[in-house]
Amino acid sequence: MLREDVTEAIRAAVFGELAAVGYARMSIEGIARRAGVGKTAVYRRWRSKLHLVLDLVSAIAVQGLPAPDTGTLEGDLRLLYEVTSRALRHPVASQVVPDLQAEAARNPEIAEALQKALREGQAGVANGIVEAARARGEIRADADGELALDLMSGPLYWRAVVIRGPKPPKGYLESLTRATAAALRAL
Amino acid sequence: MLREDVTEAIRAAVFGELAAVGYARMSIEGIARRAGVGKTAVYRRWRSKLHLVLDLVSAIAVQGLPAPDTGTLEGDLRLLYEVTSRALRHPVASQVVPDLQAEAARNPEIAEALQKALREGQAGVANGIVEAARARGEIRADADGELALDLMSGPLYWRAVVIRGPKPPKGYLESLTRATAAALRAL
DNA sequence: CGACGTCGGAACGCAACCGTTTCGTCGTCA
DNA sequence: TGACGACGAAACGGTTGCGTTCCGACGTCG
Repeated sequence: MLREDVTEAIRAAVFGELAAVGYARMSIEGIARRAGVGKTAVYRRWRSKLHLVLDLVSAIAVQGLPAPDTGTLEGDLRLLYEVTSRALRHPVASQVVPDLQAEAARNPEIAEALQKALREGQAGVANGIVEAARARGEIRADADGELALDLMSGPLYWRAVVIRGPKPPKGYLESLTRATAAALRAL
Repeated sequence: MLREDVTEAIRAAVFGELAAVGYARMSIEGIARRAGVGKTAVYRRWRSKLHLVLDLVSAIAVQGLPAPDTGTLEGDLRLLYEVTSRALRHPVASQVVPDLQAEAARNPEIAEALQKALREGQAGVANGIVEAARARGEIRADADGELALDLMSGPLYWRAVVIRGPKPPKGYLESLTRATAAALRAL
């Protein structure tokens, strides 16, 4: 029986390595070293670096985010932004996400796992918000759903990951919420 | 005197390698191999992989984008989206950008070069559009400039790079323009 | 024409990982 | 208590890239 504490140590080490050096530079030896285990312990559980990372990404995807349901478009958006802003600004996320994101451009399996995680996470929640708003008549029934998702997710991701801005200042999320709601209503 | 054709072959090879395997996995040997030159030719020009890439990024940054000035916010936005959509969807860009973007999270020098390129490119143009709209009274004088930039740049980047959507369908850019303009006016 | 410098190519010793194997230790379960 | 299996550690041969050095060929400039 594989020891669970060892498995957990390896998982944690993978996140650490992923954040520190990225997927490309990450080595099994490095993971084992950081986890304080032998290489054998790693290979006994996963066949390769790719399987390891795919496993982790899938595991995260399963968790899912809580779906906001405040009864208004603005309220839902605000809640969504609160959660994603916090999540994206977590140091591990802000290092690991763009790295896997870049890797996905070359590795179809990573791309698929990432897409799935996205679909069941951020995109899934955002879609729920759009559907609810549509049902309430807050946005047009024939509004482009994909474009709506881009409008909702893009700006925050851009700021957090691309611009790598420090903190979202006081009224930022409020203004973003207001602006995005206006954009969605204009569809 | 260093031969310019050799220099150019190396530059092209770097882009190729960057797109094919990414910055982390890219090696001087691989670059020389792809360029059909000796390693010596590379080392004679640049001290390291980092210097090479920084040089290329800076060179691109200098080019700059044409600043739209159509007289209306919607017109400027539409033009901006047309250009960036095409640029982002170029295979080289869509592979190289997220890769350097991820690398920047670990390497301050790359981060700085990238920020500079961004500031003088996309962000600079976007800022010009905002200023013009402000002067015309199309958006509030006290609107948050940074947020405006996020609203303008985020959605397209999200779709092109994160979602990696195929092509922007017929009316996408039009709708995006309309929605973004509404968002900016709601600031 | 001769000197110089770049060229591609090959080799240097060194380091890091690869994935596998072997070892002796330790905990657990029957 | 004895068998089993996972454990960490170390070593295996092989691959890749590092940055440097030497080579002979070629071109250009003075």
